[in-house]
Amino acid sequence: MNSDFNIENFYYNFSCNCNKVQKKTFSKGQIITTYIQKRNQLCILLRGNADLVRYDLNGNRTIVEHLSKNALFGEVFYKVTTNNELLVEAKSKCTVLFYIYNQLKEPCTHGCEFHNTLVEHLPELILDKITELNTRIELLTQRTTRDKLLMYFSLISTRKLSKTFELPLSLTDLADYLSVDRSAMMRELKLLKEDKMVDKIGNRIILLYE
Amino acid sequence: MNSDFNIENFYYNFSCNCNKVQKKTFSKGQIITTYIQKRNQLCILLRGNADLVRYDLNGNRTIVEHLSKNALFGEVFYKVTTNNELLVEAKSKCTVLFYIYNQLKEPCTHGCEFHNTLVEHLPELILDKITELNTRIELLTQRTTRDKLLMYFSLISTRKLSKTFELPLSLTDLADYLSVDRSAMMRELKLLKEDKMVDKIGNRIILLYE
DNA sequence: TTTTTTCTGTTGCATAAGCTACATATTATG
DNA sequence: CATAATATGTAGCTTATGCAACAGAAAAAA
Repeated sequence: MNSDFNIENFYYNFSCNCNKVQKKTFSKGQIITTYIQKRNQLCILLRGNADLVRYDLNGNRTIVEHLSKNALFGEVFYKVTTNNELLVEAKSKCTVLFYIYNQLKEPCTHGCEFHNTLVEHLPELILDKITELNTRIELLTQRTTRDKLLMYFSLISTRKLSKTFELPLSLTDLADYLSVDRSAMMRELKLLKEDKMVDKIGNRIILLYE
Repeated sequence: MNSDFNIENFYYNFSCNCNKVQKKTFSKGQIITTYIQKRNQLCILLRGNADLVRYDLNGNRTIVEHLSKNALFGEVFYKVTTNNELLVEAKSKCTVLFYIYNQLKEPCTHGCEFHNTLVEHLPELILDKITELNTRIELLTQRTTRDKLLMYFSLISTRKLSKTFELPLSLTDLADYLSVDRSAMMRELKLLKEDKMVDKIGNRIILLYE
């Protein structure tokens, strides 16, 4: 992480009487937002988990990003160029702040501490986003399903500081995230178990290699 | 593009007596930079073409990004997390500016117009970068070689405003960019020709569909 | 120019991965 | 609690893709 700025902490400790932000709550399964051209939304996930999902013309579903607490999303980060549908779906109860980027980047006339602090930290936050995207690209350029799985596990393992962890995504969603067929992924998981590379109890993964 | 800020124009028209920047020239085939941890370089390609290339432990070569005039690169945009090698290779004669991000983001004490203008436009430039990365992810999440090729062609076609265009990468490099085997890609190109989807004369592509 | 190197184009073979289908387990919901 | 809905786990079959190998074309270097 470039940034040590914890959005959620700031939000609850700093005043915000800003008229440029909307705060909404969503329950599991609801659509938080649909990406549309021209609008330039910047959203902050204060609480919960959500997925940025793309549906293409062939009916394939791809989880473009898995968003957790403090994640930023919205059209600022993803210009709609193709005619694919881009949705953000709540995976649990979510609290979200909505800004329009052009309004956000101007200093707040209401002396809103949160708004101004956010703008100040925006470059770091955006650079963090870039790092995530590059990690995602590294994952997707893995040539085989096995390599994708191993790299994904390794990332989570590093993040959790443990060789044992619960998957943050369902296996179905993981397949959509790695952009592979689910049943083929399940088969590869079984082979990884047979090869004593990983162990797997339900959605709990144990890495067995060094 | 978010930004209408043309870096190269600004560089040649504005004063820059900055001690925080290095300008270097490279000839084809030379290594412009190697990504290393901790340093936080931000580089600008003023002239030429270059590739950001990753070599993984299996010996696979991946073109992470194809950089052309006015492109930004460097560790700011790609934190070195895995132990893969990341290099930027000049594909033609290149002129490059090198900054260290932490120095760049402070206002210039030398009253350097270019430096200060650059900082001012940095958010837009970084957002452009994000858009590119998302496009790359969209490309890599295409499930088949055929879909990757068609999407890539469609992107170039849109950029060039023409259904006919010369590939900006060699076919060998294109395979590394799409993260597929070269011979398999060649085979798929032949099938696309047979299906009258595209025509191909050497490295010139003609899209035949609507 | 000649020589060397790199790139393009093609093939046969082996295998990874997609697709379909279904049974069971787990999790939501009335 | 019962029932519906969704997720996990597995198998057979088919196809796409990777790999190895090589010939000819094009580009770079001597």
